[in-house]
Amino acid sequence: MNSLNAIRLFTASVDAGSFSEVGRRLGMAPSSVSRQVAALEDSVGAQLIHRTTRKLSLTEAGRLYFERVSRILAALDEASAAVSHLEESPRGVLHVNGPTAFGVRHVAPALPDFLARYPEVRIELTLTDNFVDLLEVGADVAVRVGELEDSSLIARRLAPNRRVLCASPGYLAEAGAPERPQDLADHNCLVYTRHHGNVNWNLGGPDGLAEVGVSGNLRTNNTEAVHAAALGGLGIALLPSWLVGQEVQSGRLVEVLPGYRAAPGALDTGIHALYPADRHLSTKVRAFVDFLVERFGPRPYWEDTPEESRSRL
Amino acid sequence: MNSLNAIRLFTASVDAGSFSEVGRRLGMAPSSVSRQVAALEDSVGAQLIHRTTRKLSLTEAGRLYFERVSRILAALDEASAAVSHLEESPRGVLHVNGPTAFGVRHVAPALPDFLARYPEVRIELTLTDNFVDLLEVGADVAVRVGELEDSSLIARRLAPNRRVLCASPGYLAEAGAPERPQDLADHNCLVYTRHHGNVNWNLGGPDGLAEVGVSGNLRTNNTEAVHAAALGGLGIALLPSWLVGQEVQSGRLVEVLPGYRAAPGALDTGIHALYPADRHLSTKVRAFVDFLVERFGPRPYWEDTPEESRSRL
DNA sequence: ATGATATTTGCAAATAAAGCAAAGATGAGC
DNA sequence: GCTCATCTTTGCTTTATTTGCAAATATCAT
Repeated sequence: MNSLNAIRLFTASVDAGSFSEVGRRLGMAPSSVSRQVAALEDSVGAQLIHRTTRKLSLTEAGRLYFERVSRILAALDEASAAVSHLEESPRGVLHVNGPTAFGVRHVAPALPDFLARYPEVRIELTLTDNFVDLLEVGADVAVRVGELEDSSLIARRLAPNRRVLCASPGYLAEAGAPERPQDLADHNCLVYTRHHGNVNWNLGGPDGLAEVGVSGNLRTNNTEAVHAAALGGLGIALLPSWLVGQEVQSGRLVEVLPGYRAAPGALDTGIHALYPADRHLSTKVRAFVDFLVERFGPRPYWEDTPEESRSRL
Repeated sequence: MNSLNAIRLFTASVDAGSFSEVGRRLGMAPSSVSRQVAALEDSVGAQLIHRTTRKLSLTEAGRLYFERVSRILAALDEASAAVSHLEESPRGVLHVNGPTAFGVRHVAPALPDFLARYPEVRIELTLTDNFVDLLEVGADVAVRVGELEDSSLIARRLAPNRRVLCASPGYLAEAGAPERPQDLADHNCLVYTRHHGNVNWNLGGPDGLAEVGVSGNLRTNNTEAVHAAALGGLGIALLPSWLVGQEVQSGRLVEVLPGYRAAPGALDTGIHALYPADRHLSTKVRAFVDFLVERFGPRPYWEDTPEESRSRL
C-alpha cells in the first residue's frame, strides 16, 4: 500500500534531480522527501534511485517505474479534474423523476427552456405514479405533488398545490351553478377517492370552513378520469389548479364557487422538488431546481385568472 | 492531494456496495472507510456516492470517476508489479564498466556464458581506461583492477592481481635467463611507469624481499605496449598475470625467476567488482557479480601453469 | 412496531509524517 | 591538495493524520 504522496515525491525528485530541491520547491524538509522515496522503494521492493550526496540517478527499475507512473499520475489528476470540471457548470445526464400527470403537463414543457439555457446537460425524464426511491432508480431529482415521505431528502417548495371546484359550461348551463357550498350536495359531484365510504369536501371561503358531503355517479381513484369526466360535462369536480388551470383560462372549464378552495390537507402540502441531502450538491441539480422555482413560483402561471392569462399573451 | 488509500477504499466501496462490508473485508472500522471516502469527495469537489443507511449508489460524477480511477489503480499496481517482477529474475539492461585491457581479455569472453544463463539480460559493456563515476555513465557494476577509490561503492574481490616477470623464448635464448633478482640489472627491462625517475622492482621470493633497480630501452605508461614489446622479444617485463597468463601457458612467453613475484603494492590490491551500496541490490547485478566470482576465483584460470593449462583441455 | 444493520460523528488512542540537528559524503574552487 | 558548501541520511522529538470505539440516527425486513 504505497502512498500517492510518495509517488509524487519520487517523480518530483526525478524532475528536480535532488531531494533538497524538491524540499525547497514544496516547502518541506529534505529528509521527509528522502524517507518517502525510501519507503516507496521498500513498497515496490526495488531500488528506484541511486543516490550520491551530489547526484541522483535512476536505476533501470526506477526508469521503468517513472515512465509508467508519471503517466498514471497525470491520468489521476485528469480524472479528478474531469469530475471537478463536471461541477463547474451544469453538464452531464440529469435524471428527473415525477408523477405522470404533472410531468407531462408542466415538467416536460419546461425542459426545452432549461436545455436551451444549459446546452451541456442531457435530461432523462422518468414519469411514474407509484412512489419510487430516488436512489433506487438513479434519479438525481424528483418532483412530488402532495405529501412528502422521504425524510432523508431535501425538499424545495416549487408551488402551492391548491384544489378548486370546476365544471364545464355545458353542465352549469343545464344544472345551474351552486352559490353556497351546501348547494354541492344537490349536484353531481365527481369524486376522487382512494377509499370506500362517504366523501366530504372541506371548503374554505369568506365565511370560514364548510364541510359538505358530496356524491355523484362517478367515483374513481384516478384524477385524470375525474378531469376527463368534468370536461365532458358530467358534473362538478374538485381538482388541482395545475391540472385544470389552463382549461379554466381557456373557458373549457368554469370555476365554481370561486371564493372557495379546498381546505389544505395532506394532498395540498405543495409541489416540491426533492434531491439527496449530499454535502456536494451537483450544479446540474441545483440549476434544475432553481430553474423550476423560477418558472413556477411564487404564483405559478396555472393559477392565473382567465383575464391575466389573456393579458399575458 | 488525495490519498491513494482513499481512492482504493472508494472503489472497494463501489464493488462491495457498502462501507461496512469494505471494513469487514479489509479489517477496518466502517467509520474509517466512510471518512476516507468523504475526504476524497471533498478533495475532488463532488459527491461521488449517494448514501443511505441501507444502500450506496454512485452519482454520475462517481460513476465517471470510478471508471477512470479503477483502470488507473490497476495500472499502478501493474507498474509496481512490473518493477518488483523485474527483481525476481535477472532481466533488463546491465551496464558494465571496466578497463579496456582486462575487459577485452577476460570480461567480454565471459559474457556469452553469462548471457546464456540469463537470457533476459542484455549487456551494455563500456570499456574505459580513465576512472569514471559509475553513476555518471549509468553503469550498474564496474570491474576495477588495482587500487580502489570510490568509498561509497561496495567492492567484491574477484581475483588477485599479481605481476610476474616474463620474456619471450627468443630473448632468453639470446640474453640468457636471470637466476637471481640482482641479475635483472643486467637485462633489458621493459618498464611500465607513470612517472619519471628511476624504477625499482620489488620482488618477493624464497629468500625474502629483493629490490632491484631496473632499466632498459623502453619506458612507457601503457601496459599493452610493454606487453607487445615483450612478445616481440625486446626484454623482460613485469606484467599482470591476467595479461600474460595465456601466453605463458602457450609458450609464447616464458616466466622469468618463477619463484619471484612482484611484492604486493597499490597496483596489486586485486581485481574487484564495484557496485552501488543500495539497499535493494538488483538481481541482475548480484547475478553478474556472482558469475564473475565463480568464473575467476579463488584462483583464476590465467594463473594456471602451462601443465595445468594443458590438462584442462 | 420492533429488531438488525447502516452511516455518521465525537472523542481518545495509535500511527504516520514532518521538522530539526548532526553526521558522513561528494564535488567545486582556490 | 585542501577547504568549504551542499547533499543525503539517520536519530529524535514534535506535530498531524488516521483509526477504532461508542453513541446517535436512519433504514429495511420481519
